[in-house]
Order: sequence, then structure tokens, then C-alpha cells
Amino acid sequence: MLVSAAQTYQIDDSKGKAGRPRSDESHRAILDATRRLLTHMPVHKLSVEAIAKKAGVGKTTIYRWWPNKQAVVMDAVFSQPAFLNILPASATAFEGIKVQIEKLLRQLAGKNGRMVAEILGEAQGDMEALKSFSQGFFQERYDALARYLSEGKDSGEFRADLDMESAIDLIMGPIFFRLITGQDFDPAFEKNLIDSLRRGLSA
Amino acid sequence: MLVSAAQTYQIDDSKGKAGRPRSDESHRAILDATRRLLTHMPVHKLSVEAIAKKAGVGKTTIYRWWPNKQAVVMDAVFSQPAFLNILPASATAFEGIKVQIEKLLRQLAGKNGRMVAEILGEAQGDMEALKSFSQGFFQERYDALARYLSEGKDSGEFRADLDMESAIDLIMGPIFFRLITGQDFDPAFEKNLIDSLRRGLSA
Amino acid sequence: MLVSAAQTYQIDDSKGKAGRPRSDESHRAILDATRRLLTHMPVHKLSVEAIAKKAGVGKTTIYRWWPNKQAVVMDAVFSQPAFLNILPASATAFEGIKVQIEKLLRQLAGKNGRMVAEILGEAQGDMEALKSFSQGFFQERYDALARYLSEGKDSGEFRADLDMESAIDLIMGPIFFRLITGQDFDPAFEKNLIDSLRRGLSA
Amino acid sequence: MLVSAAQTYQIDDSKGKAGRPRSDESHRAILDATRRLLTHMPVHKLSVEAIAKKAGVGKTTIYRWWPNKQAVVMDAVFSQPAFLNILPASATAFEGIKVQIEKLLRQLAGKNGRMVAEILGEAQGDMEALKSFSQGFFQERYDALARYLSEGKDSGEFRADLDMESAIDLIMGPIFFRLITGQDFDPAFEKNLIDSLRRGLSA
DNA sequence: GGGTAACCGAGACGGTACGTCTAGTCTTTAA
DNA sequence: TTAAAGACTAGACGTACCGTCTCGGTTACCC
Repeated sequence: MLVSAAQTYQIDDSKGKAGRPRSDESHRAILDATRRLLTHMPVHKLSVEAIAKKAGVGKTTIYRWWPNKQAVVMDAVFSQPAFLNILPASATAFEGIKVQIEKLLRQLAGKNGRMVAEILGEAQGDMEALKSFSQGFFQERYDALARYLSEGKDSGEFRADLDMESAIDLIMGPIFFRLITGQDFDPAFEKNLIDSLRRGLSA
Repeated sequence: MLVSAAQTYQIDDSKGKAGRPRSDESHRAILDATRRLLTHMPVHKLSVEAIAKKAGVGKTTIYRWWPNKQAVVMDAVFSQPAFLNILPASATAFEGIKVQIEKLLRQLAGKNGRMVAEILGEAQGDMEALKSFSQGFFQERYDALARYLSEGKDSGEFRADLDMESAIDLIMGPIFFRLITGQDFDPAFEKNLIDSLRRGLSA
Repeated sequence: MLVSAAQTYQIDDSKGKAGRPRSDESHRAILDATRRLLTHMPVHKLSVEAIAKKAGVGKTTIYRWWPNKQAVVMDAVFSQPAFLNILPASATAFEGIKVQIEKLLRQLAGKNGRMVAEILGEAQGDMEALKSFSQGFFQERYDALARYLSEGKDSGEFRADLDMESAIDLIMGPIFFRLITGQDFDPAFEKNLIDSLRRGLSA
Repeated sequence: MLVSAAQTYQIDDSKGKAGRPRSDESHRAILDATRRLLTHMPVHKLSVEAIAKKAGVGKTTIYRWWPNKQAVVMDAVFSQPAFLNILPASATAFEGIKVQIEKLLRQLAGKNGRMVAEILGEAQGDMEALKSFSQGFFQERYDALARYLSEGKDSGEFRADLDMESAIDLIMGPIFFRLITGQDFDPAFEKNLIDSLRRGLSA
């Protein structure tokens, strides 16, 4: 099974270690509370204290498992089932890319999209956080696209001189540009993006 | 005279009003101090108090002329000469777009790019700030691109069925995607972007 | 006029300085809240946060004027009118000492005595605090006693070989011993102390 | 054998109970670590966690045998051999009191005195702790003095109208007054105290 | 000699308070 | 009227302990 790499901070009781084991319940409560609070307020208005209170948990417990607010929020948002990225096999490489785009647009619509934008925003100015965000969210989507592009090039479906990295920028760029400039994804945008990519990638 | 619209909070002493006149020197000192401090630290670590101290200015003076930290920072960064967007006339519409892209990439390289990314990042989660950012930075670049696109469509240089808004997303998207994901702009990226656009826009 | 040296942190607006002047109201509110809270709980259960909340004041304001909880509490307790130490002139030196003892016993009876004991207790293990306590509370009582003892020696009312410092220990010692061991001051104790001193000091 | 009543929390393995027996070694390690740490820091800076770590012991083990930090510290300090209070028989009642005073002054000089002062200080504001301190430290010294005073009254060595309780306050008071006000015991103080008591007690 | 019960170390838990920091506002004197 | 200075309320930060709890494991006694 392909599980989201976003679940960065997982519980691991495999080792028979001494000491009281980590409370699975607290862990869930923290993530739940974070998600719940984020529906009412933007990330920068969310405080660790508020999470602790809402989750019925000591602040220490949060700081024991996550280094800062960012990490908790990323974990809370990205570990949602809606952000799982399991994709069906597709007939053609371009079909795969198209499905990936459609899925991403659905994931980034509405509240969840705002949350992602805010997390990405807060990560600017902190390279560590930015790397962490990339690993938690972009990596698997990037990999999936890369796989399709590579397949398409090999099969002759796509242009032979295609630069993979730039192609990914061309796919993801417009989506995130609209996200961070606060414009929503209307059907016209989706259609135009896909049409444009079809023209740009095809052999 | 064509002055950058980024200078949102301009001095206007045209009226002969009573009372002590606004100190032009303080105004400059504030923006200078802000710029100076931003070379050492990210936006979110910059405090208004630090600006005031460095500028030798009361905090009140800052809040009298700018509504909040965001506004000061935007003003300080966008009013730099490097961010002026005066472009030469160009032979073809595509040439105009190409020059605009090249200029933008130069503006967003290095420290200035980081600052823009951080400002844009901080504006997520605050629709007011986001709108303000758009007006201060995107608007004139957006307008310029729209002008070229329109010209190109009219002259038959570009496809007749071109959707202007989507076209702009395709141009700006990849650039800002690389910016906010922390990747820098290598020559390959620039070349690939322009080539891809040439293919996508041409009739 | 003889004013208690306990009011260590006084407001002084004599200089015409720039900037918003210190808020007399906040100052009073902090001290009031502290006193009020101390009637319900011992010093070590009192938190600066609670004082700030009760006084309707920012925590910063407290920390701006007092270095820590100790200092606030000392100021609050010792600046009470009941702790003023104005004593009438007395016919004989011994009479002066007797009145001083009676006054001190009245000041240290009940809740106020407990507060003083707790403050003194908390100051153990922090030489700075201990010195501060001595200056705030002991000094003037010590001085008063020293004055009477000196007068009595000079006039021949007291023994010529009297050691002043030891004499003060003999006077204050029993009182504070009962205070810190949690015994209250019954009339028998008062009478016995004074009788004993009369015997011990007289020529 | 006369053992200090200070050893409040003694090991008692007399009953043949089931289960793992209490670890004598841990017990010693805890008290040792506490004493060792107290030479470097005041009582209120000492944490149970630090004791546990230094002693190589679980926090649980400490809390199983002592109800709180206070109790551990009292046990650690008062169970030291130096605090044993075995006194030789004395020719006269006053001689007995004199020896008791001398011993006490020696016990309370230096670091040990500071520790006692801090323990007594922390006990202010907690009547339970204060009672516990009295039983652990004062009781036997109080009893010894009471015995001598009673003997002296019976034998006519002391005044017949002597109030025992007040007399003890007069003896202990000056000593603890100097202790808690941070003054040390110089020879002059000792001589003056004893001389004064001689005058005050004698028939 | 197997069962059981109290002990042990480790360390996570819910809490509370600390003292610091910043935002944005308010109030004074000086220019 | 504006400026500089700086005090103000509000509230989050991340750290340190408290005393409790829950593990896996270790000894003794008791049957």
C-alpha cells in the first residue's frame, strides 16, 4: 500500500522500551484539535496553547513530539485521508498526469487549499520548514509526475527533448500560483491548463 | 512619470497645512532600516520595534503612516529601484513577454526574491494583505503581460482562442512555483520556460 | 516625616521626561491585587499571572517595575499603612523599646504576620532577596532600637557594658522565633519578654 | 540507642512481607544525591528530577517513600550524623543549657545552617510542613532544654517564677534570628547570649 | 519451584507558572 | 500637527518542574 509520506511523526512501539508508552489517544486528540481549530482560523492565529487546551493535553506533550507549531499543523493537515495520493493505473502517460492534476485541484479546493497555502506561506523564511513541507507534500506528487513523464518519453508519447524538471514546474506552477494569489480553480482554468499541457508535452 | 504602484504610501505635502510637517527624513529612515534589517533576517523575525530603533524613530511614527508591519515591509521592498518595471518597446508581442520574464527572473533572484516570497507567504491567511500584495506587486506585471497578449492576439501572432487569464497563469506560475519552493532560477529553467511558452502561445 | 523605607519602588515624576508617564493607577492596582490575593493564599501559591489578571494589567507592566514576584509582594505588604513605624517620643529608653516591641507584635499578629514570615522564608536561599527584605523591613526597626539602646546607655539607664548588636538579637529573636515556628503571640509571651529584657538591660 | 527523630522515613523490614523488598541502596543514593546537590544550590532550585537523575533512580521510587520534595530534603539534611543531638551529662542545669547552645551553634554554622534556614523558610506558608519541621528538628532540642530548665527550677539554680516556654524562646530566638537574617555566629554573639541567659535565668 | 506481590528504572502524562517577546495603542513633552 | 519616547494591555512563546501514571523487568516470600 502506498501511504502518504506526510505522516512524518508516527507512533512506533515496536521496540520493547522501558517507560510509559506514548499515548496514542493524546496523539490523535492533538491532531484532531489542530484540524478542528484550523477550520475557524488561519494558521498564524492558531496557538499551541489553544491546541493543547482543546485537545485536553499538556503543552509539554505537544512539544515532546513536534518541534514547533508548523510541524503539528503539517502533520495534522497532510495526514488527512483526503490528502492520500493513491492513483489508479492509467492507459496513457498523459492520462495519468491529467488524473493527478484533477486530484490535486480537488485536494486544494476550499478550506484545505487555504490551509496548504498558509502552511507553505509560513514556511517561507525558514529553509528547514520549507524542506520539511516539500518532503511532506510535494515529494510524492513530484515523484508520480516524474514517473508518468518518464514513461511518456520512453514510449514516444511525449517529446524526446522534454526536460523533466521544467515540465513539472509547468504543471504544478499554475496551480500553486492561483492558490497563493487567492484565486480559486474554476473549470475554465482546469481545461486550459490541461489543453496547454497536452500541446506542450506531446511529441 | 511612471512610478511603481508599489509605493503605496506616498508623501504628499502639497497642501500648506498647519502643524509640524511630516518628516521626510524619518520616512526614508524607516524604509532604509527595514531594508537593511531584512538582509539579515526573514520577515517574520523582523519586529516593528527593531525598525523603530534602527531608524531612530518612534514606533508611533511608523504606525501613523503604515497600518501594520506588512505594509512597511512591502513598501520598503517594492519601492526599491530594482523593482521598477519600466520596459522598452518591443518588436513583437512575444519579445515583450520574453523581456518581461527575463526582468522578473532577475528581480526575483537572490535576497530580493526571498523577501518577496516571505512577504507573499505572510500574506496567506490574511485576504486583505493578499490583495494589497497583488496590487503592489502583481498588478503592473499582470497588466503588462495582458497588454502584450492582447496585442499578439489582435495581430495574429498568438492563437486566436487564447484565454488571457490562463495564459498569465502559465507564464507566472512556474516562476513563482520555483520561488516558493526554494529552488533558484537556473538558465535551463529560463530557456525551457520561454521555449514552452513560444510553443503554447504561437498561432 | 518618617516614611517607611519599605516603599522601595516609588513613582518619581519630578523630571519632565518624554514618553508616556508611568501609570499610577496600574501601580496601585498591582499592589492592591497582590494584597487581596495574599489573604486567600500563601506567597508561594501566588503567581504573577494571577496578580496581572486580578489587577487588569499586562504581565509586562509588573516585570517592568519589579524584578520578580518577591519584590512585588514585599512592596505590597510593607507599604501598608499598618507597617508604618512612627513612634511617639518616650520618657525613658526602656519605655521606647517596650512600645516598639508592642507595636511590632501587633503588626505581626494574624494574617500580616504570616505574610511576613512567608516572605522572609522565601528569601532564604537568595541572599539578594534577604538583603532586600532586611532593608525593607528590619532596617528602620533596627535603627529605632539602636537609638533607644544608645540613649539608655548614655543616660545610665542601661548597663554600660551592653553590646548593642547582641541586645537587638535578644529583643527581635524571640519574636521572630515564635513567628517562624508558627506560634502566636499570647499576652504571657509579651509580658515575659519585656520583663526579661528589663532585667537584662538595666544597669 | 538514641537516634535522631529526624529520620522520619525509616526502613522497616521487620515484617516478612511478600514482594521485592525495598532497596536500601536506592534509599541511600537518594539521600546522598540530595545532600550532594544541596551543597551546590539552594533548596528551591533543587528538583526531584535532578535528585532522581543524580541518584540513578526513578522518580517513582522517591515519591513512593517520601510525600514530596520537602520531606526528602528534611530527611537528607537532618539524618546527617552532625545533626545528632547526644549530649553529655552536665554538672549544673545551666551548664547543660550552655553546652546545648554551643552544639546548636556549631551545627548551624556554614552550609548546614543555610540548608536548615532554607528548609524552615520553605515550610512557611504550609502548616503541615512547618509541623513536620518542628518534629524533625526542634522537638528534641526543645525537650532537652525543657529538661534542664525543669531541673534547674527544682534544684533552686534558676528563678522559681521562670516560665519555661518563654525561656526557650529567649534561648532559641536569638540564634534563629541571626540564622534567618543571614548573619553568622561570631564568638561575641555566643558569649553575650550565654551571659545574658545566665543573668536572666539565675535565681 | 511456580505464583504472586511489591519493588525498581524509565519516561510519558496533564498541569501550572515562569520570564521574554511582540503587536498595536496611548499619553506625555518638544519642536 | 507631527515627532520621539516610552509605558500600556494582551497574549503566545518554549522551558522547567510538579506529582501521577504506566510500562517491562526484578527480586523476594509463600505455597
